[in-house]
Amino acid sequence: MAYRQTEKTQARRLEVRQALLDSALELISCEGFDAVSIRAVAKNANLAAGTVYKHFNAKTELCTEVFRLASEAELARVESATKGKGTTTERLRTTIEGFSYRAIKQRRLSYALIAEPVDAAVDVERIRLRKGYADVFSRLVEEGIATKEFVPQQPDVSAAALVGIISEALIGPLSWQSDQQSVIEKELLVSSITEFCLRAVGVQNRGK
Amino acid sequence: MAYRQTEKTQARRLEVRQALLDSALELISCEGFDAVSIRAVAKNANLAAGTVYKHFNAKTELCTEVFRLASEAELARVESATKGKGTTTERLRTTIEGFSYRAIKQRRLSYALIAEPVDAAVDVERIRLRKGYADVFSRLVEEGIATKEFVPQQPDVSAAALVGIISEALIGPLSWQSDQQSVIEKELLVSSITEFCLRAVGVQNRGK
DNA sequence: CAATAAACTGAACTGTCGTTCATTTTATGT
DNA sequence: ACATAAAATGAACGACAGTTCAGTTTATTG
Repeated sequence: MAYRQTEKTQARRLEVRQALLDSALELISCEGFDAVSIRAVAKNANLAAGTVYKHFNAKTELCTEVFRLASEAELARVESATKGKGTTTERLRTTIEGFSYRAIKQRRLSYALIAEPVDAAVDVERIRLRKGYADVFSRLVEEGIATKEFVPQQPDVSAAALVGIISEALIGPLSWQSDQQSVIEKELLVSSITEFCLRAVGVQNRGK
Repeated sequence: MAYRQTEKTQARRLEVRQALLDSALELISCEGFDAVSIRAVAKNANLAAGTVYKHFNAKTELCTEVFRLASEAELARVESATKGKGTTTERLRTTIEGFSYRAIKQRRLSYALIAEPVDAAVDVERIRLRKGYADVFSRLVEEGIATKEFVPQQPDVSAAALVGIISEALIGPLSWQSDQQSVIEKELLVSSITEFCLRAVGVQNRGK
């Protein structure tokens, strides 16, 4: 008998796979999906191009998985923010602020997840993500309407609009002009956006 | 003496150039920038690939010019809408409605102009376009604040947010699920978005 | 119509990138 | 240490799109 797969080798295999995913995520976070070539991903993980295909059948599978992992993590953060304590208004505020701060912190990645086209398979995942964001906001808006904290409105339209506000004002190309803003400026930006959103859903009593 | 350039040939030359621009615009309007290959543009204009290079030095020049022409036209429409008659509130409403209806009517083109990545040169033009939109809205918001029709706010942030709302709710991938909506549904969508925007800038008296 | 220059053509060239696979390296069991 | 299978390598392949250019067609002048 000779070399067989063992626990150790299986673990190592998973490590390599993870290294490839990490490598791709790093490229996306710095330079976007355009920078994700098989050669670049492999090189960044200190591997050869061919090795990638021992772990993923095709580039699109690798991209889809990286996208899914990153977007599920972010969506989970947003979702958990909506389930905190306090009035609907307070939770909407907290959710938007958290979303905004994370978007600022990893602008390139946020842009890649929310807007940058890649291929058909990844686009399916992206729609899932945006739908996920929209659903989370939609539920919150519905709740606010029910408690009469917000004015009557179409929750799904408002939800899409809320995602749009954050996308454009924080992670869209428009916001790329001023890249290294001070903490104060960031706080002002986030609070301006938050207030804009709260007005938009028609929050009645503005105090905290 | 022999063949020389004349008025007629010059005119013909411009016609061919225009045909190439039209051809590219048609491709973008139907299938987006991905469909813009030199061969496709040439074929769609009943020309050979090589001919494109008699009129444009490189693909990027062609793309940039098509983008510029289309985006300037749309921006001009938005800008003129802001300069109509009526209160600032009325003009903001009209501008958003017009923008929205045009976006719905030519969804693919709107998406290509506002979001679809192409290359660095086109991205420069895109930022100009988005900046243009934002400036137009920013001026309107400033005006509304001055007349006390809108609540105090950061005009540039609000302007970016307004562009984001329309982008996401009307031309972003989220809105691609329901493609053939009825006229009634479109009107409801546009009016929901318009009301959302008016609330967002803090319009005081909501009547017309 | 003949001469000539502009306009046009499309096959070939080029570089890039996803993918494959024969070969080499590494890890495991006796 | 040796046999052997898994893992990794990286050169080579194929497809594709931008670009070039030698050859062909078309338009104009005299």
